[in-house]
Amino acid sequence: MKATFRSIEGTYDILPTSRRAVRRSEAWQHVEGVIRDMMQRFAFQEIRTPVLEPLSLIARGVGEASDIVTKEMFAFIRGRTHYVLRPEMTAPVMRAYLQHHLEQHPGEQRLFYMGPCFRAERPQKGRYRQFHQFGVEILGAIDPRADAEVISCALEIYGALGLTGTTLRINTLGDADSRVRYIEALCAYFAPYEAKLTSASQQRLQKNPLRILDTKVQAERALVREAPRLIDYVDSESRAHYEAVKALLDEVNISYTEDPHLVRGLDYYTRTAFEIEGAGLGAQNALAGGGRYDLLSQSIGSSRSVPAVGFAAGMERLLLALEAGGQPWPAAGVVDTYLLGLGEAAAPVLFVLAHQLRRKGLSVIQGPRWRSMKAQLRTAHRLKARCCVIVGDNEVATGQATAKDMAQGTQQLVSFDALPDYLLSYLR
RNA sequence: GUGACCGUAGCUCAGGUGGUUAGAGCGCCAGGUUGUGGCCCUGGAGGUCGGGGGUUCAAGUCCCCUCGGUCACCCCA
Repeated sequence: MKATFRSIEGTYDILPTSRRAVRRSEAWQHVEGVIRDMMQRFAFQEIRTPVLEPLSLIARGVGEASDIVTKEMFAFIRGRTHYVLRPEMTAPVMRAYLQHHLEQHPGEQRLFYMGPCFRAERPQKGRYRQFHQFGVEILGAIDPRADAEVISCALEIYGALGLTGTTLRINTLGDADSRVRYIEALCAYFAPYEAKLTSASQQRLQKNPLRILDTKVQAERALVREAPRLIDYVDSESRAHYEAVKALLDEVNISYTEDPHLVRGLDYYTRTAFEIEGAGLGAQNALAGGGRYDLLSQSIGSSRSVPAVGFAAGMERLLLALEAGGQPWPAAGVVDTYLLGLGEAAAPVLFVLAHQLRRKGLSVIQGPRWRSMKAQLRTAHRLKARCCVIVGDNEVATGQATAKDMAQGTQQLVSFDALPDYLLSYLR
């Protein structure tokens, strides 16, 4: 039989049975559990925002003209409203912060999120049209401690999952003026070489000069190495902030490499910028990225300045990296108890038993009564059931079920009434 | 948006230069004597070879188009 519909390009189903971790629900649950646990240790509380946001929220943050708005987002109009499927979470979190006046709450706001985001890009390894991000935002914090804490949180999550081979790169972007001055210097530096650049880089020189820094063309990389360094254009307060962040990272032995060419394309980013890369990910090897965005609140129209720092991380890339690292996944059984029926008389008995056992907190499933005992036991074995309860005509007649221990292979007659307590004590 | 490679059973894949009823392993189902799983043995179901068109006496195999997948470029919030 041929399937008629498929999931949309760049989207995929997460199933209980998939061989690949990225597409297996059990793997997701495990990773999500570790993330939530770590968020709690850092006292980050969960925020859930709608998948739909006003287009202008995203567009204003990003700048109207860029490819991001025109090509990379799922946007549509309905009635008079322009909608967008959120492409990331930082702007929505800031929107919620401003909308609900969270600055009125005591101290900084420490929020984490986990959920689907959408970008209309061509899919490739580690890049999907519906993908999932988790991350944290500390809003209302100017302290370099917050920057370091955010970095630490991301790394602790990866560590707790047993992921190895991650590398941390950091840089400082300075304030808005620093970047304006730097971009001028960069353009001045590249201008004499313009004819030699690839057409892509020539366009970047016009539209987004900072992006020349991460060109993949070998000849251009040599030019980039000699290019002016952002750090030399950064204001003194930002430098002091940067030094403070590094000092804190040193205190807890977080190793990093300083990358003077690590930049952000959007204007609302300030000061600290960092990226964590993973192994075995292909071209899209950034596991997480983050930093400070002290100017975001104003760039989305608020009169209020909200200093903030955070990171965003890709779930799919994390799963991919864990898979590439050969991490074994904890394999859980599907059920505690498999109720095996033989013949119609067993039907009401099993239904009642299942009800009682579930009330006691056990995980229970009933086998199909019309199939052979052998087939049902085989199924029970595959589900990793720890015991089977067998009820056929004999058991119905005597009021006693056969309880079978699947690991030992032993079995015992137990009256229906006593069965819930018997199994409960047996399985504990 | 651009490019490369790929598309044969549920899954992973075989099917030299086109030639008769399309294969394997795993998985699934059923048996191997009465109501007992794992190992082993036997059998079975399951495919319009992604779809459409063309070349040919003959196409899974060649050509074109199309739709998917994968990876890379572009972009990267």
